[in-house]
Amino acid sequence: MVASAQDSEPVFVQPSPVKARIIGAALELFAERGVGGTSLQMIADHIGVTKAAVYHQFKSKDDIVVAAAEAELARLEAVLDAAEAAPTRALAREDLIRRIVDLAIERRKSEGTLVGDPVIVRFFAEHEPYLQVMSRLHRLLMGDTGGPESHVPAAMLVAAIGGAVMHPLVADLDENTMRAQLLRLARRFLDLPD
Amino acid sequence: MVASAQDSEPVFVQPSPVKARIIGAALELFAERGVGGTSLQMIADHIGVTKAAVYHQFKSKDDIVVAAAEAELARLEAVLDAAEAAPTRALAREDLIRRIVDLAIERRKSEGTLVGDPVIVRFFAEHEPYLQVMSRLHRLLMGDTGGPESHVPAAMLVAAIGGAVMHPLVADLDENTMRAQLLRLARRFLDLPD
DNA sequence: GTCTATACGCGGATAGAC
DNA sequence: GTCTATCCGCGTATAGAC
Repeated sequence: MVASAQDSEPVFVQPSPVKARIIGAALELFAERGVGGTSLQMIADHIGVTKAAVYHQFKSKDDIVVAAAEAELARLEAVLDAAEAAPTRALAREDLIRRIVDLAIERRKSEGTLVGDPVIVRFFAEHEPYLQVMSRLHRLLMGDTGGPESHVPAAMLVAAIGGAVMHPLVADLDENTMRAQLLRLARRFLDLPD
Repeated sequence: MVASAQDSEPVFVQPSPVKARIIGAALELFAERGVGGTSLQMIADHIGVTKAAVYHQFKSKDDIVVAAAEAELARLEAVLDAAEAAPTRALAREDLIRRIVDLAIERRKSEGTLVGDPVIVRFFAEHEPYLQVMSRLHRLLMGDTGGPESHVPAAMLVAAIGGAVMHPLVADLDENTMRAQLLRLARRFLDLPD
């Protein structure tokens, strides 16, 4: 996880990998115990540094929350970028669904509950970049939108995929079955051929 | 909201309405700021009593969390009870969907984010009564289950309804349009006639 | 960049008067 | 049942040495 620093020349070392490790620990702990239930001490302990070292990278806990949320958003953005590179809209949509399902499954064991935390929900609700990413996502999923009610199907589909993977009753379903089911039902919801 | 106490005889007064008010405040505040971000002081202030008065009703914060979660669960159980009273399974399912949509819309402005809080999610994941209610719900929605993967569609549908109402992009959609869209899409997901 | 040490308030929780 | 008063630990945040 940490880049080796054995090169003889100190050229362009990754800028502050500590910051990334803090964010990683925050994502994990926020998802486990909630934002409000996670202290800076826990984050510091998790990566083996002191609180003060954390404060050297972020000037407040709020800053860490924002950084963690934006890191999570960045993953979704990357998924969108990749899907939009497809040659046709139909293929882009197909690709997008597959990538969203993969992302949800990847998050299942670790950061799955993060996006449900009331603190994160409220942050995103007023975060312009998030709203823009969601708009792009919805447009790509559903086609050019009509009224505001055209957002409902996309909102449902995204919530369905993200929520289903976390459900206790399917907690012990293996990854591949889960992925297959999610894909099948997502396509059915969108009236796509399987 | 509070029952009038003007009857001449003090017969069977509601047992400890204070407890109910505490739970109500907790539900509201937990959804707003998260479980970890809500203090007993906030809860006490919210209903105009002192912390000590709260401690007289619940011996710890954990107790309040459990009571709040179970209150939320009870609403879902009531919905299930009502739906199961329908004469046929098809009618019961139809009724259940309508009631779940109504419940989600009712929660939209207040307790909507509560069930996403990592603390609540983890509590429910190991709470037998919750798992049993979810099993009943899934059976009623999807018919008698086969393997564990048969839970996926129900998990998706429930997550879709509960999650979509909270989505920022549909936040200003009026209640009736929202309800109509959710119902239409839920039925489509289940291959029911609209 | 990371450490030790510390300030200061608020958190949960309890005791005991009324 | 509700209050005031209080305990104690942990929370965020900062200062300053290395």
